[in-house]
Amino acid sequence: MAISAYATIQPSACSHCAVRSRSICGALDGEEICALNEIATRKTLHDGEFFVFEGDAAQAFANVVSGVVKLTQSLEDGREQIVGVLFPSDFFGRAFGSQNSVYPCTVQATGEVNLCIFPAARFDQLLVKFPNLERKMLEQTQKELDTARDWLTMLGRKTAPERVATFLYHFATRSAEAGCKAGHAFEMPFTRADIADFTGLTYETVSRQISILRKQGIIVAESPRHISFVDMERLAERAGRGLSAH
Amino acid sequence: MAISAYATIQPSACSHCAVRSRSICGALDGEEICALNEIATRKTLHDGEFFVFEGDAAQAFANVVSGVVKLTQSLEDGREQIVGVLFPSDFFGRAFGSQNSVYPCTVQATGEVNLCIFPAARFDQLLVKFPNLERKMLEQTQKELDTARDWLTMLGRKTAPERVATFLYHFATRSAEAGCKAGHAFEMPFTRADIADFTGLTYETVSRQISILRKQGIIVAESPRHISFVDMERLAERAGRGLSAH
DNA sequence: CGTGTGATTGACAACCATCAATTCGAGTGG
DNA sequence: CCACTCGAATTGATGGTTGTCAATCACACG
Repeated sequence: MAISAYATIQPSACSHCAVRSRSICGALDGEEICALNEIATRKTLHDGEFFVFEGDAAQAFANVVSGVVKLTQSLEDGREQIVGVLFPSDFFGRAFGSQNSVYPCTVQATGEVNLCIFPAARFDQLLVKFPNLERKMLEQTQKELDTARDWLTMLGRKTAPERVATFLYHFATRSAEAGCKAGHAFEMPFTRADIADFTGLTYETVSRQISILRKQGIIVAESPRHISFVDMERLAERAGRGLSAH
Repeated sequence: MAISAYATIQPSACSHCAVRSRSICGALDGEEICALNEIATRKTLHDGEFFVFEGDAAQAFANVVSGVVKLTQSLEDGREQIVGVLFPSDFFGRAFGSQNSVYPCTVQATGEVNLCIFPAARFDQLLVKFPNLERKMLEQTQKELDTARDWLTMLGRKTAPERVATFLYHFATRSAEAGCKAGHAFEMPFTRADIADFTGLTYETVSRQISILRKQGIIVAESPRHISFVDMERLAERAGRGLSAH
């Protein structure tokens, strides 16, 4: 079959990549994926490790292969906000003109993370060469924009209980989608402080709200980082309008 | 000259369009712009008029020619959040597969607005035909995403005084950029309630904060809707980290 | 001149942040 | 195996910022 033939010519990681079908690489066929594979390098990040900082020159483009990555912004006095979360198959980076642009946010691993990295300039060339790749990138960027806008509504208009429920619901949905785990029991890569930075609350408030959900039997927390979602419907109810699962 | 020649063949609005150079149409040359012009229709919206509602099928794509458009989301109980503001030359709509997708937000005119509308299906065809158009669209979408993320930080982590200062600073910057007016005196298309929906506050709080800025001599308000920015530097200071001007 | 909408200002209350004290859990070394 | 340590999480007490309710003002329009 075609794929294994290409794999012989170019014994690439791409052909057996776990996220191949869902990531932007899914837009490419065997021949094209080889071109992409040529410029790709892998990198592992450990928990809390930074990949780029806010204001850095945008020189790379990367796909998340495994793990969870957070995008954050900070104010001068140290206040911090999570402005994006990347699951396996999500990418980040700026297409075109990235030479003179900078990253608008800090990129940090939450737990162990595997990245597939492409140099920006060479990736741009491939975008021009493979229209499908560019199209897929546009689609993903639009989805991320939709997600960001749902978060705006959460931060601007939802109460603390609603925000925490929204976060948990969104996280459970995204994790399941990204194939992290089936069913309703999850290993959370996020600390209470992370959830606070996501929801615009303090970690004390997050902790209190999670305790309430536990007492109401909506979730069960074996340990702070292991949560079972017992009643997704009641959770969704408490979340009000959910975040569009992207 | 070339342009007038095309104008003769196709006496299009595009060639003398006020936003041509800054909008995504700027990516197209004379011949291409004719193809775009063929599928374009104009539409005027009056203050408060809706163009599409959250959940509508995404059947159109539009460029803002003049005026200001707000994108909003609502919760079931009526709470509302502005998740985007479009100035002249900005567009909205979903590329590719828009047949089966829906608008994630309501689109509403703030003051008199002129739109240039393209049917989604035919616009998609042009996107495929003209790579420059698609590229420009990707760039704009990325910029909007950056802006949305800056707003997330504002909503999640800034205080009421900072939020109002951030809004005013952002609005002054964007208006100047979009060629709405030079200098530091602006006609606001937004009511206090709009600013509240933008900043995640109540209109009373917005009103109080604007009064404070006035008493401090940072702005002068001839009337509620006419604001002169006296001291942009002190305004920026009060805003903390600004919104990335997109 | 009355009416209606938007803006301003005040009084009060609620929600969430802050400060502080334990508790829990994982990892380390005796 | 147990004691110790350190960071994360939980829970409590209190205060401040901002929301809520309400009265008044300003201005446009019929």
